[in-house]
Amino acid sequence: MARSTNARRPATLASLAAELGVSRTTVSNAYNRPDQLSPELRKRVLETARRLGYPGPDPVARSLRTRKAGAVGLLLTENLSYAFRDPGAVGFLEGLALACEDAGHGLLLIPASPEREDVAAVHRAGVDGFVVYSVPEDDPHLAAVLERPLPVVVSDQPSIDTLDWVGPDDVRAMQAVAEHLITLGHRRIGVLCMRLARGRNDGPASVHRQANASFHVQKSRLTALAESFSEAGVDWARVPVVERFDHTTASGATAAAQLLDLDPEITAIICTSDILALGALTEARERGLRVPEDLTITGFDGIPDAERVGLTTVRQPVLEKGRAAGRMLLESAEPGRPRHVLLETQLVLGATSAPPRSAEERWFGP
Amino acid sequence: MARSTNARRPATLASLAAELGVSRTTVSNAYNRPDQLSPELRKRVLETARRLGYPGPDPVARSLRTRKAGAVGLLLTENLSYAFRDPGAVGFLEGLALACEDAGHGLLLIPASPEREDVAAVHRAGVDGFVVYSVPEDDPHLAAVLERPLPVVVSDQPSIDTLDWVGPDDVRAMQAVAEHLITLGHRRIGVLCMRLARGRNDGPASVHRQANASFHVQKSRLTALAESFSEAGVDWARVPVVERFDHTTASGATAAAQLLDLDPEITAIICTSDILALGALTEARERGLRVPEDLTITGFDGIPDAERVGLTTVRQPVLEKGRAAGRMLLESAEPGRPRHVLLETQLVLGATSAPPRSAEERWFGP
DNA sequence: GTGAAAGCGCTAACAC
DNA sequence: GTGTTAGCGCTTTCAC
Repeated sequence: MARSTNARRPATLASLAAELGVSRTTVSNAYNRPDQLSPELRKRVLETARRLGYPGPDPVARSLRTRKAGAVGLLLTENLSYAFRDPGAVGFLEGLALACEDAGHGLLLIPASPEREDVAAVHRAGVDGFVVYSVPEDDPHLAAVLERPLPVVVSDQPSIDTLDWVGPDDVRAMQAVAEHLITLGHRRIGVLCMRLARGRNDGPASVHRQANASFHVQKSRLTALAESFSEAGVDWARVPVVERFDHTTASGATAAAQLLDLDPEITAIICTSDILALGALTEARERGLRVPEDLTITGFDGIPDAERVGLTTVRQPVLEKGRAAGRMLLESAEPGRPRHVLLETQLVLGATSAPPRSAEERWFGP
Repeated sequence: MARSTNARRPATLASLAAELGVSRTTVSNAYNRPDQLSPELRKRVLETARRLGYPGPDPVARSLRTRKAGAVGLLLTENLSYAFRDPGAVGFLEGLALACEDAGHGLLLIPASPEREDVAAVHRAGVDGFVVYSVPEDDPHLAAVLERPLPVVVSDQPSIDTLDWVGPDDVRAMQAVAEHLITLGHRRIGVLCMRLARGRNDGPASVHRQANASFHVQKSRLTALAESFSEAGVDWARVPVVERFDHTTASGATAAAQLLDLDPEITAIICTSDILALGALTEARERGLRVPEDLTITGFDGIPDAERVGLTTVRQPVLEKGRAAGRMLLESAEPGRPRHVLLETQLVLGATSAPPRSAEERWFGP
């Protein structure tokens, strides 16, 4: 480890006290309780500290004693690039960071990529609690977090009923999308969704796989669709659902291609995220399909790029979600009563959804 | 603070040892030096730990003992929104996070907004060192960081010769831009720059203000321009330089407007960042000025949006910069020999720079 | 392979 | 207003 020019011989609170001929308490008070000693004495303490190069009470020792770290740990089992590039994750991170900042707490990013099975970083984190964002239920890092005797707030996933949780009402939001499309007249649809389980599967997702998804958010959204469309008389088992492991517009595009190849008759593509929808939009354009005339495309999240292109989507308050997670963690709660905060979402009717054209229209023009 | 369901009565290493009838050393070894005890005993220890709900050695106590925190602190005196939204900052953050992850270290974001004068968070941070990114010389948080007996690596700013530093060669890079424009024939230019000092100044920056800038990066870039253009016979004192406090495309646009009002004769606008240049581009379009025919605009940084629109700019490897900063901090250095890592930059000739039109052309068309 | 002793540097009662 | 006393929970020589 590099050493700065300041790497001087460490003075401690005790050595300072000795030098001054006072007790350690007095020195401690000089830093932590200025009202507990005379201004002159305090001044003398601080001056001597400066002279000796004493940097103030050691944070780790203080933490040990006070049982407070002044930091919040963030567990986010994804590649870090994702955390910083995915608009949803960035918004969440920003909100969380703001909540931490308000409370004067630091935000510790725990190194936990999906590849890394090493859970030691979770054990080593000197924090007062954890925020867990969008992690699959069976993640080993999550298990390690739950072993620590610290408060935990989950956002989005997983949904564990003993833990505090904050997120949008995915089911209701997706129902709104379904109703919108059903009202427009769509019955022949296809779905693009994100990763359903930790293992990579780029392709169709069977009903079985959908039902056993370990990513709760995706599962909820799919379930909501399945129920709504079933009620409208659609046989969900025949609705093609294409899954992608990577959450990028590029994979949205290839997924849309796969879907359209699977069933060229579909009149609408419902995507469980805006990123995927943006990719689908690109693919539709590639194929000369006009949106929404020839094909309806919907997203989910309400990221800035989606609003820019007028995507029909569900807007969720990502920044508020992060902030709420931080606040919940930092506020005290009644033990044994896990809180469950449901965030408002909003169906945004954009320019990418319209009634389906009849079969004739689709083959012979309007 | 919220409590999870796991907030059980804390077991400690000592209580576990007592329960098992072994010494604390043995329990400690079970976790930290598996080879120091028999597999059976270790298994027994771990099982009892599980039964008692002992979460493993307390990270803070371990830190105190080992004098290692397993985390790197990041000081970034800006609003957090900036850290997560500015493309340069995001790239840096990502690179830094990757370096930390490689080393199994956490990354602690220190709460230190420009408004907050409270330096306690720096004192409270349980870290093994600090990375300081783009902070003005006179920042109180920086002073607090330097008081801690820990290694420090600075990126971009400030440039303090006793500290490790990593960044691009701003002077050379900006010289390249200047030479490019001079070669094209531009002599009547204007400049858009970012914040030069902690106090807000949205408007023209005098030569004096330029010379006393506390943001080293901006200062270097301006100095490079001043020198290059002076050598080309341009009187720098007459070159309008417009400063903006906020680093957004919106402020780039208003700055460009101000600049063009100040001197409608300029044939080129040099921006010290891509964000500003992107804003300038918008303003030029607003005014019906064609780029590059009527007006040349250049940026700095090489952010994705800039490349997308074909901006003439300087590309710097932001991710590498973050990664290098992290690695430098984590690697050991020879004490007393601060390292200075200069990153390669690249002049990107885009579609926004061309020879100036002659005065006649500008008034009467080609 | 296991244990005893000695702190790491600090804060919080409580007494003076 | 200041000092005394007790740890916070752990790791680490160094004996055995």
